[in-house]
Amino acid sequence: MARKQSYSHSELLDLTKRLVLERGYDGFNLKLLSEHLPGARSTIYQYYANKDEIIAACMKRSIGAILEKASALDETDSMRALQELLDIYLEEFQLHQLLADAYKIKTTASEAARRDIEYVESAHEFLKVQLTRLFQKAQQEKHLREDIPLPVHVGMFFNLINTPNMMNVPVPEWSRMLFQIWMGGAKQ
Amino acid sequence: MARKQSYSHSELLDLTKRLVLERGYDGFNLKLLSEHLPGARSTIYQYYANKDEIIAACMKRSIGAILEKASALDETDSMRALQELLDIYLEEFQLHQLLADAYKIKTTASEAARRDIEYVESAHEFLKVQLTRLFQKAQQEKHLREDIPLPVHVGMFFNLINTPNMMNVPVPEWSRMLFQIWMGGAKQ
Amino acid sequence: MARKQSYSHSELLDLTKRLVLERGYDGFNLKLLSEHLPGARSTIYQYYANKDEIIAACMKRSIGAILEKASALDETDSMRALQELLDIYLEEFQLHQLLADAYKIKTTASEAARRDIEYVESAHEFLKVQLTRLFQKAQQEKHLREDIPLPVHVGMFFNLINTPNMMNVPVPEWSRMLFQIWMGGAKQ
Amino acid sequence: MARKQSYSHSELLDLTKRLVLERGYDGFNLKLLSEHLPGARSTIYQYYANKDEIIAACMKRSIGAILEKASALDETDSMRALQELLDIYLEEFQLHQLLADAYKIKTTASEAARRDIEYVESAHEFLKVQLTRLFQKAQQEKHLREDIPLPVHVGMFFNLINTPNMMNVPVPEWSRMLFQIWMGGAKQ
DNA sequence: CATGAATGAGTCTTCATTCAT
DNA sequence: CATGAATGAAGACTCATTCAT
Repeated sequence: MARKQSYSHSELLDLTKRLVLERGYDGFNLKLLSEHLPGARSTIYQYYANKDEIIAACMKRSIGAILEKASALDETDSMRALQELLDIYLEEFQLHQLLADAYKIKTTASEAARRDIEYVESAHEFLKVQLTRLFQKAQQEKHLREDIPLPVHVGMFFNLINTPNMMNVPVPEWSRMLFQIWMGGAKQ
Repeated sequence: MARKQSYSHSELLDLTKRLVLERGYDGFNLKLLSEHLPGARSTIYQYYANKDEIIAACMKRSIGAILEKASALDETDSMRALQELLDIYLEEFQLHQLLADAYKIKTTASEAARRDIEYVESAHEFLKVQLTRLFQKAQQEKHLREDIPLPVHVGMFFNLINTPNMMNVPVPEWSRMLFQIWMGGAKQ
Repeated sequence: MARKQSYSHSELLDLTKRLVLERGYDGFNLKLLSEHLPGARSTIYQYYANKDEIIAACMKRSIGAILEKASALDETDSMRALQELLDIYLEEFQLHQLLADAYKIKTTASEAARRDIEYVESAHEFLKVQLTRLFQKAQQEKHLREDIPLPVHVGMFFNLINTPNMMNVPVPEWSRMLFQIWMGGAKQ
Repeated sequence: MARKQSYSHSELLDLTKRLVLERGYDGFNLKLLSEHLPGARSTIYQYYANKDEIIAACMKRSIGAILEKASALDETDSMRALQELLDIYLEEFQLHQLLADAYKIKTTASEAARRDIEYVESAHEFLKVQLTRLFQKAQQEKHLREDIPLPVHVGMFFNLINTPNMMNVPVPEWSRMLFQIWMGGAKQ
């Protein structure tokens, strides 16, 4: 008796991600969303209770994808693991930008949004812990300069993903290039 | 002969900068602004004709401060100049974030905003040109790896300013630290 | 499947016409409009995107009604046609007053308003051409004084509709009376 | 000790008249007025207590000028007097348009505005009475068709001043032309 | 008196969300 | 479930008018 849904949750979230990246949290609105989807604006409320839940779900899904790959990482060889981690991060380099507006999400009104944002934060935490663990290992194995505090190493590494890829180098190569300069330095 | 102004343009722009950094272009609004200022919301319109003019003026002032310092730079020693440039950028490291929303400013309605944004863009251009000039010089003088394209060097250097300073190292020391790692690499 | 509209577009435009005639373009506002309508002010935006579109649509509808009648006119007998045209104009004698503020409509912001006003202008043009055509014919057939330039005849005829009908003579009789005086003169 | 006024009441009212004719009651505002005058906007309040008083004074002065001329009219020859009255009205043909917004003036708040508008109304009344008197005389002297009610004659005559002078015929000639057609009719 | 500053009331418009069919 | 209609809260902006120097 129930009509078939004309689009899936996943399609809705894909679209949301694209639009939030294009317009930011405030620029994204349900009218815009519905214009890119079949059906009426109000139909969206059949999928999510409000705007914040949509964006929260979108963020959760995005960081979830990374978390999954990062969890599966073989950490035996610390330097190799770091290089692979950079691959993973660069593959979804927009994540940083997407999550930038997470603080705007009003979690008070919506339980689901609150849960999703909590997940996002714990995923963030996991990644940070993993990164720290790898760096500690790398430093113990004397791969890294010891005169630099570990958090600085971590921050600098993590910040690599924001380097503008103005020449559109393909991701795998780009990843290797960044890693190399980061390790070996820019000097001749 | 007339009443004393209850706050200066400069105070208004300082506050604007803080709030735009906190909330972004869309999150920033005149109600918010007026709540942090003495007097009524409409009074703000005595200072600037509309929201876009306020933000544009704020951006102009911020990049203007940097431009002034960067223009005065002694470029004889390219590497030393780069280090000093990094000092300058880090001193106003939020600039990048502040200008991120420049594209949202509606310049069609407001002549003043248009002029300010034009200034911002030309300043941007100046800094880019200066940076490229210094890098070319540095590369000619064999200070930089030649297997890496110049734009990548530039992007990477520029991206240094976004490195999170989680330990709150004082700016001059922080600048030296970043520069060192960038040049020499993270490896032992 | 959805809620029933609480008033029709036509009702909205009728009311708009009345209020614009009473108050003029500037005196007319959406608060006023909504106070004469059931429901909230913002509901009006479901019908038209902004104030200018409402007034433009109202003008279009009004002149459209006249245009339709005028187009159907049998122009064989020029003097009879002029008398009938006067009937038509007098039937909607407020039109002139309604359109007086057409130039205030901001067409830059709204495509729909622009289109409507364009229609109004072309209708205006049609009526002017028709009137001129009839007058040329009438003059050739020696019905009109030849010492008076045609545009003066036209202007004078057209201005008849503004004659205040202080005694509230019914329109058909009023039309005949004006036509008679216009043709034969006021003198004994 | 008092500074000299930098403009006279008369200059202010001249300007007001021009601007009200250009923009209408609502389009006219004190910012606009002050931009065409030396000195600050608030200085205008030294001359008149509020916007409505300015416009009311402007209207009073305009109709006063006509009233003066009309009062001095020699009414011995009724038809000649009517022709001269038309001269007078056409000389200030904008008056009608200027007074069109008289109903918008808020007289409740301002005693001066109330008095001025009262004057305007009594002047209006005087002109109507004078016109009626002249028409009665003309009809008794058999100059006018008797099958037409007097108010219709009056209304029609008065409405002559609104005839658009598209060819910009000089006023005296224009007046004679209108009077002639009105009297003798448009027909050959 | 003249003035620049301040203000509050008022209007337009957008948008997330709810409602009734 | 789907939907078009309705709505209220919020924010931008204008302008007549008052205030303080």
